[in-house]
Amino acid sequence: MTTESEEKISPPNFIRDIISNDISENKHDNIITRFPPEPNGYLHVGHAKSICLNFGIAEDFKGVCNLRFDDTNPEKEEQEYIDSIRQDVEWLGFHWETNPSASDYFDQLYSYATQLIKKGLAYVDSQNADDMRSNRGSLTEAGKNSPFRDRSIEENLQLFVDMKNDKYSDGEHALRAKIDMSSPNINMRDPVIYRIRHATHHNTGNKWCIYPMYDFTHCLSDAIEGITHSLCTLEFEDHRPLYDWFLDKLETPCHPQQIEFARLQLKYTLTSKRKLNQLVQENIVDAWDDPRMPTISGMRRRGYTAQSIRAFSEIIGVTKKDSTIEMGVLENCLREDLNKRAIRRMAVINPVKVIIENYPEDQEEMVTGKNHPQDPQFGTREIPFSREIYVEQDDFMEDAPRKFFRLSPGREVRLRFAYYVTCKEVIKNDDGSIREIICTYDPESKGGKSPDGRKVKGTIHWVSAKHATTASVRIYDRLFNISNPAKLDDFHNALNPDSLITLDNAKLEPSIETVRQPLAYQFERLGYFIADTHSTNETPIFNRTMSLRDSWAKIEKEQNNS
RNA sequence: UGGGCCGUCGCCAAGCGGUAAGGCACUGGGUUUUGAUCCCAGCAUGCGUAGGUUCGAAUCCUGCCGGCCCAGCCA
Repeated sequence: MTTESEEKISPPNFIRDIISNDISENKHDNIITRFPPEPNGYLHVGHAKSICLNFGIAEDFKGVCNLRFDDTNPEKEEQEYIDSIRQDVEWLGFHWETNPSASDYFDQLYSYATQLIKKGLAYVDSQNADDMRSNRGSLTEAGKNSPFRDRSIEENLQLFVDMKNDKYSDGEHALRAKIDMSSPNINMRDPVIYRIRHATHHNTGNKWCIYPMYDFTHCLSDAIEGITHSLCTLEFEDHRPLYDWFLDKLETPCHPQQIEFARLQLKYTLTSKRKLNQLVQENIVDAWDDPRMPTISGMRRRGYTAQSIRAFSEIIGVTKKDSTIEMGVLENCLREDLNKRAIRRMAVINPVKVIIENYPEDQEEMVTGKNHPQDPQFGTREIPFSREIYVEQDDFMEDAPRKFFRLSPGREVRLRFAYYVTCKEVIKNDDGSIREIICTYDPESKGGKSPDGRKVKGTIHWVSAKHATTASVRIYDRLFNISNPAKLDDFHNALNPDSLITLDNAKLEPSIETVRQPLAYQFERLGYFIADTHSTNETPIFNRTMSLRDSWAKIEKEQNNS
């Protein structure tokens, strides 16, 4: 078992360096960060990186991190997403003291907008969206001022009140910041800060028909909460001048510092809420928590541990460089964690029957198995053994190469924790498939060693046929066949048809619990498994979380290639 | 060809003017009743590139090359 009590300080990165400097210069009394998801989808691994960064910094610098819902777009946001986000952050092991929503600040935001108008720094534009777009210019051409740009403060104030008081329909007017239509930074070309949208908001209901935009809302929400460091991804770098502009022009409690870092990209996976949503909507996956999904809920259901995801987030680092992490890094973090905590059991997922002809028909006995090969704290268990057992189809080969250390006619192998058996004969069905394998066992070899000390190279796992539990096992693989599916406009052709393989006749050692356990299993020689959340005693379902490293597979591949 | 940002081993990533950490992957070897785990060893005369400054440059300066982001009343 592992202890998680040791306080681990995360490795340094450029953001932590900035914060450390700020602290040594006494810029802040204490550090406050925030994780600000929009509740318009489920959280994914990319969010995990941000969560670990923001909450991790708060923990290490003895500050706090707010979980704030950035909910200014009522048409996309739902309570379901709010619930899932809270659950995911908690599951990852982080705690928030405050869990505000940007929508909690709508009154204050409205008042800030009014202040901007009064300072002559915002105006109501009555151009339609198309005109606004064409007047914005292009990357290389300056924009043109709106014909409504010079309305009087009084007129703007009245129009804005009327917008709020439901006098207009969607799109008829918009409030814009008056900055500079010829700015080389397009975000500064009089950005819209309030738009009219007659929609019911999950939090404020029908109180508002105007909603503030992200750029206006985010910096002010940060200031209201006294955020010291506002960490976001690279694409917001161009927005920082705007972030600072609002805070400079308005009288706010403080001026947080926005710092941008590169978002996580993982090979062979999608981290876009829009596209993940598409996978769900088109039933390409079962749900947001389908074990193939890179969502936190999907990974949790698959059997990932929170600790492995946190370790991963830490090991990949935080920089401003666009990068794509190989899956192997995530897998390594998972295996490393699961190896320490998984309880060992035996299960056969592609069974073939073995009959031990010299073992008495009516006899059965118990053999003792370690629950963890290295950690004695896991204890041992008794495993029933009898004349008929199941072994893995892959562990038998009729014409086996010399290096195949498993069952083959004339060869002797060890049944893990039980006896040495020697393959005598193969009985086939009419179609040539193997019906059963006949073996003999050495009664002297109980426990897996013989008095004469002879070497048996191979050890295979097994399950007593009459004592086995039958279960369905799901083997997962990457959802996409190409390493960068995010680049594709249409990802359908890149879907991996074998991302889910279901094996319905798996045989489990009887001591395996078939309802979801807090502790993961390692099915020896096969991988890490966990009961699915839908598994029951009547219909047991196991997800393979991750395979074990398999150096035999490599050898086999090389032989086939030569 | 406007603006912003980034380029250190296959993939990440330290390094902050004194002579290239670490992880993953890979390769070789050892232990092993999981071909797992574990252990040991190897893996950048070079930091996009060309110049310059300096006794000394991945680190400072200049040019060039390559990549990413921005023209939602989305976030």
